[in-house]
Amino acid sequence: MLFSKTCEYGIRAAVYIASQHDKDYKIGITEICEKIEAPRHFTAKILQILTREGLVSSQKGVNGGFFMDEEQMNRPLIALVEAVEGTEALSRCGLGLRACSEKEPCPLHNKYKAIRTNIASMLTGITIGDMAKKLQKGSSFLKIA
Amino acid sequence: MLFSKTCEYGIRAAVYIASQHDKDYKIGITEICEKIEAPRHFTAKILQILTREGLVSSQKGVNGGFFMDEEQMNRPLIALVEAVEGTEALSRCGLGLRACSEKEPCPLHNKYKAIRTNIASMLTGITIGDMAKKLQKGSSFLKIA
DNA sequence: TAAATAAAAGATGTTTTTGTCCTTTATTGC
DNA sequence: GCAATAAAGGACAAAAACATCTTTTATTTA
Repeated sequence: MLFSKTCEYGIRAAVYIASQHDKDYKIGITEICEKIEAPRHFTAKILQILTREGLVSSQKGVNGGFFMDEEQMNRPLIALVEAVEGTEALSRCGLGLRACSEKEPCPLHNKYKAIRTNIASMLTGITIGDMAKKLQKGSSFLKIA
Repeated sequence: MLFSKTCEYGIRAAVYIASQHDKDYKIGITEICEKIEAPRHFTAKILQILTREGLVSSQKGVNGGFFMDEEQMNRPLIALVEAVEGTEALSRCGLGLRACSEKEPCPLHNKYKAIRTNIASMLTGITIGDMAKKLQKGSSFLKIA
């Protein structure tokens, strides 16, 4: 509902990569997609975007793969969501009205604005690294079913 | 982001119908779609759903059209959203994990749960009639652009 | 330098969502 | 009863999202 599939896979992939940060090898797309149970080629495309945007690093060739440094792990989740969904996605009118504003609000404007603020603060208040840490601690999971 | 187009058009149509509640005639699909600037045939389909679910009333034939009674106007917005998106739409895991639960939470679970609660209370705390009233008062609008 | 490897890139295919069109059914007013 | 009207319903079409497959490019290591 809140995130597209693209965004879901992107978050799961990034969090998994971050969770392997202490490993001494880079993580291949095959391992990533097995672990997060996501479609391989589609997820590869999404990782291309994240790599292009600098949210994830990659290396081609033998022993290549994906990885993240400390700085990348410290990026808030909102950076990833905006990279994937576009920056305006989080500020659109709930009823799809371009004209919706403080001056000409839609009938849901004020309530929706509060929700948007909540969403933004959720996404700003957590980093990829934070999420990875939960995974490592075993206090959260990426299991599908 | 939060609502599908189907849902957006459905809300706008229902709110417009409700806002015409005091009129002595029923509202035709043509008028509705002009006023809410929504695609005519698509919106007609959505109104079929809302009518089937009893959220809106309709009458065929000469001088027929759509209308809502007091009881329908008092339905919370969440009833409409659930009719259109399905009842589970509002309770799915943010990262798309079926297994996500209190016992096996995804790394976003707790924060996302809070958002979902906010969304649910927004949708429960406002009725179609409330939204229509804002329109009538001129304190809010359904203008696209 | 050559072979192997793994991501990047581009083309293509499928499914879902969004949107249109045409026929049928119910209702009204004459 | 008949013509007109308006929603209901079904078939179809376009666009977007989701997903796959193949080729290219960069890198490593033997």
